[in-house]
Amino acid sequence: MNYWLMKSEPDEFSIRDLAARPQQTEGWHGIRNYQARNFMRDEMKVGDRVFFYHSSCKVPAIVGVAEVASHVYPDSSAWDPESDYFDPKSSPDAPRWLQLDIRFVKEFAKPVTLTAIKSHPGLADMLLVQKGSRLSIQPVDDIHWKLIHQMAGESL
DNA sequence: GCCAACGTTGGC
DNA sequence: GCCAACGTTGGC
Repeated sequence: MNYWLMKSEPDEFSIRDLAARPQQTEGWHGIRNYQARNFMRDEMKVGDRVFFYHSSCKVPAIVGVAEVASHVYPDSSAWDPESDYFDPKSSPDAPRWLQLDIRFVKEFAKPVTLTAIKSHPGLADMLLVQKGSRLSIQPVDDIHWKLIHQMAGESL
């Protein structure tokens, strides 16, 4: 099993929004970056665990855990002209963008803030804190997965 | 709102 | 295939 981190702006879609969805599951649409898409397509497996990260907000932080709940399938928002994620180069015949389903697992009582992550020596090589790392989906090392659970006071 | 660091686009 | 211009991300 692999571990991942997925970013979301809480003003757009927070971990509580995920928990409130039917089956606590949401199609993770809107990914428009090839590297992130390829992770979903090639490496993410049903059952993989995911850190849910709140970005572009007052206190950026890992706020909980979700899991991969489906394989990839076409992201239909790409061919919806009304959608913020519309991409004229994608079509039902030749889908350029993909999504998969993410299911809520738990919300941390104590989120692990970006500040805390940056100040912990054991997390210095985490992708999230590498300079210029803007990937909205990124792999997480086992060691970092465990350490962040410890910092959150959560069991694995 | 600023801006550094990227990714994408398109002319050549 | 190069690279300048442009758009986006995301912390601060």
